[in-house]
Order: sequence, then C-alpha cells, then structure tokens
Amino acid sequence: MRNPAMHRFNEFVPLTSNEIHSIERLSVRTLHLRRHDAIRSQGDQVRDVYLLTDGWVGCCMDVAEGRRQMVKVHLPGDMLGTPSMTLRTAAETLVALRRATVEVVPVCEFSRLFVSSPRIASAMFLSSLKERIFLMDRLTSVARTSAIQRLSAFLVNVYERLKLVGLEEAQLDLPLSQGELADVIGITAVHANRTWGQLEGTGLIRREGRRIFLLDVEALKSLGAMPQRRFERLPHWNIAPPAEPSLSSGTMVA
Amino acid sequence: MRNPAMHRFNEFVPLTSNEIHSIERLSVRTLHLRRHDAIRSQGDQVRDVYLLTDGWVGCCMDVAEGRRQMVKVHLPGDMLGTPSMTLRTAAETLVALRRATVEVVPVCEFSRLFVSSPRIASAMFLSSLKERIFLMDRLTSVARTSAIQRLSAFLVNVYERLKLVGLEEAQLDLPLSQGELADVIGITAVHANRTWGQLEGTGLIRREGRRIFLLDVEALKSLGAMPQRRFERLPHWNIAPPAEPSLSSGTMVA
DNA sequence: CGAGTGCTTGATGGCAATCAAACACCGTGG
DNA sequence: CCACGGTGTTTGATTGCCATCAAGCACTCG
Repeated sequence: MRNPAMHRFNEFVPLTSNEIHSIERLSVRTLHLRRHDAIRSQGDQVRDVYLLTDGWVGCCMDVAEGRRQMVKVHLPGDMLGTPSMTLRTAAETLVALRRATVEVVPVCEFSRLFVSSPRIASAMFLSSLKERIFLMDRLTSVARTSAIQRLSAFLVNVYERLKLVGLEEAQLDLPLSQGELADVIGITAVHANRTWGQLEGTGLIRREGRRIFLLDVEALKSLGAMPQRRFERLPHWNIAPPAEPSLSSGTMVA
Repeated sequence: MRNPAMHRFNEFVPLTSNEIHSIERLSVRTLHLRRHDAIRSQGDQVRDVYLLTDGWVGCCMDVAEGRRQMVKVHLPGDMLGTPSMTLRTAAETLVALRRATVEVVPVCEFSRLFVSSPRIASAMFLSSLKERIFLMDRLTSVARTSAIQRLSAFLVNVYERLKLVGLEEAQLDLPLSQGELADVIGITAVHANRTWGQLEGTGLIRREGRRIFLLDVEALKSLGAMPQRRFERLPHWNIAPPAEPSLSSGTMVA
C-alpha cells in the first residue's frame, strides 16, 4: 500500500508513524481491476472494505430495471464500501471506472484496530462526517439545481480532489462514458450528451477525446453553486498519542 | 436526558450502564424550542452538537434565495448537527418543526469521551455510517423517482422511525406544512399540494387535519421503492467492556 | 379587522425523459 | 480482409412531470 490513502486518515487527526503502520498492515491483499470490473455488488455479503490506491471506482445503487444512481466517484486515497459495514448485505455496487488498484481490508481487522487505537477511530469518524457533508451537498444539488449546474459542480469537485493527489493543471482525463456521467448527476444518457454540449457552448470547458480542459474554474464553481466547505483539524481531536512522538507533519486540510 | 437517545448509541454496540451514564453526563444544558425556532443556523460557529429528546427538528441547507432543501427530518433520539463537527461554520440550519427539546453537548466534551471510550466511539462511528446509507438512499430517491414516490417513501420512513420510539398504530401527526414537506422531498410547495392530493387519490393514505392515516403500509413501501435495509450489530464490534458487566439488554436493531 | 401564513386551484412554460434512428469505433471471428 | 455485434455518441421528435406565475380562500393572531 502506498501513500495516497494516508492523508485521508491524517486529515483530521495527526497520526504517528506507528499508527500509520498499523493501518498499512490492515490490508490482506491487493486487487487489480480493469474497467467495468465489479469489486463487489449490491446484495453481496459484506466482509471487506477497500482502500483505493490507484484508479477511479464508482459507488452505485441500482434502482428498478436499468436505472441506477452513482452515489460517489471514488478517487485514489478514498476508502470504499465503509457505509455497508453496518449491513449484512452491501447497499452499493463498487465498479471500476478504469484500471484501478485496491487494498482489501477485512471488516473484523478493521474493528479490532478501531477499538485498540482511539485516535485512528477519531480520524475515521471525522472522515465519515465529511462524507456525510458531501452527501448532503449532493442531495441538495440534485434536488435543487439544473443538469448543467450539476455537471459543472461535478467537474469542479473531481478537479479539486485530483489536485489533492497531485494534479497540477486545470485539465483531466475523464474515464466516464456519457452514460456513466448521467448516472452520477442524476439524468439520462441522452440528456447528458445535450447538457455536455450546452456546457461546452458556454466556453467554460473544452474537450478533446477523454481529455477535459477547465477553462474557467471560478466560473464553473459559481455555475455549479456548490458551497465551499472549510474542513478543519480541530484542536479537540489532537489528543496526545500513546507512546512514540508524532512524526507526521501537520499538513493537508482540504 | 431521558431514554430515546440511548438506543441510538446502543444499536450497534451494547453499552454498559457506566458508558450510558457518561453519555448522559455530556449534556451541559437543556433547550426548549417552539415551532420555527432555530437551534443554530447555517454559517454559525460550530460549538455544540445536540441530542433530540422530544419533538421534530429539520436539518436544512439553504440554496440561492428562497429555495432550500431539508436534508433530514430528525425525530426523538436523533443526534443533531454532527456532520458539521469537522467544519468551522455549520453547513446546516437546525430548525424546530414543532415544540421540541434538545440537550446541548459541546464538541470538546464529545471528543474527550470519544477518545477515552473506544466502544462509544465505535457506536458513534457505526451510527454515522447508518446515516450515510440513509443519505445515499435519499439521493437516489430524489434523483430517480417521481414526486409521489418520494412522498410515499418519506411517510413510510417517518412512520417506521416513530415505531421505534413507541408509535403503535399506522397513523401519525405530521407537523410539517406543505411547504416544508416540499423542502423535504425536493419539489415546490405548489406541487407538494398536488402530489398530496394524488397520493390521497390512490387510497393509500387519508388525512384529517394534521393527522395522517397510512391505510396500506406495504403498498406505500413498494410505491416508494426504498430498499429495505437490514442493519446489524456485528460480533466484531462487541468488544469486551472495560470493567463492570454489561447490563444493557440486547435489543433494538432496526 | 388587517396582515400574515398556509392551502388550493388554474394556466402556462420549460427542462428533462422517452422513443427512435443513424453513426463512429473497437475487438472478435469468419 | 471484411462482416459482425456491442458499446458509446449524437441528433431529432414527442411527451410529461414539475416549476412558475397568479389568484382566491381559510385560518390565526396581534
């Protein structure tokens, strides 16, 4: 397991290198996936959660025949499948949107660490709260804004999250088909196509094959109307670590 | 602080009476609210979270002028405002939908308990995961189903949650105005009215003033098309408690 | 009793779903 | 090599759900 997953844990509680090691030791195996491979499907037994170290993975919920909603597009560093940890059978289908790599973590390993290391528990809890804020924002986005606004908000969101894992320029390769894009923003594939054209028409983005150029990020942001969230590493959660001194630097608050 | 809040903590990890007491001690004061009182508003400093012991409270996110989305309708026993614990300024407005009572818990108290008691931490974490599942289901509901389906799903959801805190019959007093109902299911007030009439027309519900009768819960369920989630108290999380034996009974898994 | 809030209904319009069809692209197999 | 099916993209035509605008009514409250 490599770097990207770590700053997620480190985001709200500065972890010691001991603690980071114990997280890294959680993985029992590495999974390599190709586009369209399912990591696990809705209804499967929940045995593991996953750390995405490379690639894109979609978190989907199927509705009656054909229709589905992609609840989240996961990027490197994300933890996958955690919400279903309280369920006997998984609520979401996790499907690779392009070639991807995940680390497999059994839920029981996870819970053991959780109880033995309160600071990691805090980190995970706060991370989960952040995901709730994200879902709440998505919910109001889908309920209250137009297709072009949601598309714009989605692109900005992906762009900003990729920046956190090293993206430099305002451009990215979007591995999603228009149908998958439609699943994300809650419209149909046909309308996704038209909406896409509409957004290109504004001159805020440009497309060359799979490559997307964000020509005016600020304008896209205000079009998307997603509130800017300022997440914080609060002092309360900065409890003294158990033994060895904290070696982790105080970085990375998105 | 009284009973209802407790089975939320107890749901996934059986807590000892010691642990329950330490949760009860968190509250620094009791707040009595009347309809339309705001507990706190979007943008306020986040200092506290709240335990709802009585009444209904809406969790709202405001969008550009006039429009807003009610992300969740909180019922007795719910914890309010937790998602904003990672934020400097609150993402949601918490507003009483009718006379209500909440216990105020400072975030710093909360975090202290969280680190000192890993089992309570686990309980809260798992509870937070359950909320994520709920939000994911809501997101797909709003994105992929019609107004009448969402209305139906909402009524069934409220009904089933009220059953957990003692509701016996298939009827309830809905304190929401049609405008607020519209905020919940993501439509306009005018259309909420028409949708309501439409649902009454099916004969699945009946209304007398604020009192709602669910005449065919199963039919409402299937109309609403919300998946039935089976949350579980997994053995992994049932770690041996610190000192005294667990006195809490093994009840209540929704 | 006037103002405010909530409920209700009608008329109109727009955004997005649906139905349909053509086309490009790709890997497979004859 | 081309035929072929499959997937994804694109465009047109039509439909329908829901938003918007508008107005009237009921009820409560100061």
